[in-house]
Amino acid sequence: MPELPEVEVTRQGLLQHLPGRLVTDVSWSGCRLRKTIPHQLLVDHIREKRILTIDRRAKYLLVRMTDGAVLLIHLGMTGKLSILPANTTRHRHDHCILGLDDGHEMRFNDSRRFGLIEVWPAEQAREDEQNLSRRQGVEPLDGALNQSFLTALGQKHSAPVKTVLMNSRLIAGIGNIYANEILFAAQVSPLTAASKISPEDWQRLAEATLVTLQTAIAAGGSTIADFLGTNGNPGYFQLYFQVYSRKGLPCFRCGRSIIKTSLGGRATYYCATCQPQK
DNA sequence: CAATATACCTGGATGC
DNA sequence: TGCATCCAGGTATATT
Repeated sequence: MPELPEVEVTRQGLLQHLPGRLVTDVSWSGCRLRKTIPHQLLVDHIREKRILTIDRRAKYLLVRMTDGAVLLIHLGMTGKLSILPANTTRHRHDHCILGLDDGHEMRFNDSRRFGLIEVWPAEQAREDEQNLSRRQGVEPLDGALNQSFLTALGQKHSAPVKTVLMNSRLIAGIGNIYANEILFAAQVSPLTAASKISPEDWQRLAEATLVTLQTAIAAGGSTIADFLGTNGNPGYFQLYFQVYSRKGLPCFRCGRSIIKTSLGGRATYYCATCQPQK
């Protein structure tokens, strides 16, 4: 589900509810996520602590406590966070629940369990955050994803440009949906080797990345199967997909049938006319 | 070091 | 209707 826009929409939703709240209770399912939920650390460092704010790095959410501890959450493929009155019926796949001092709960629901929950105690949070951040690529919305950065990237990588855009160690937050959409917007073939992309095309890719991600955030993200914001509302950027999931349908720009192929094991959609391979 | 394969899971869609 | 198969938004690790 969640790429950068969905995670950012989730963060903005959490910011409406969580800052200032005291966590009065923590509970968890017996299920293992990408890693085992750190029960004892939740009890010791999150319960009876107050929430300061929520930040995002790549597709990770950092719930910062006032004492400096951090609750790290990654939504994986199917993770969802919701804020609900405590008496709302719980659901299958609710794997971690924080009780709050205003009668609400934050619930982490994740059917596929590719999500991640970690707790960084205050005394080591700075180091843990640096370790995480070091493994992540540049933030697309921070202004660092410009033509010169991408052109330099192209000189180092011979993989197809879509694979490079999706490499989270190089660029943070671009998953399969938005990679497809960004490449269409820039009129660049996903199959072209990054090393063969011209500076002009890198410039268009930089612009398309910014516009696509910001537009998606403004639309509340994309709801494919089941993404919902923290308030339970779906996103609607999927209504604007130009190529993703449009195999065989006419290109909105030229009318030619959208092609679906596989690249690096991921579904890849493009228009062969508007995105000629070089 | 870079590219590829694989593993982690459930559930919805599709096909027989 | 039932059952098997395939596919899905992500990431880390092992292997070539």
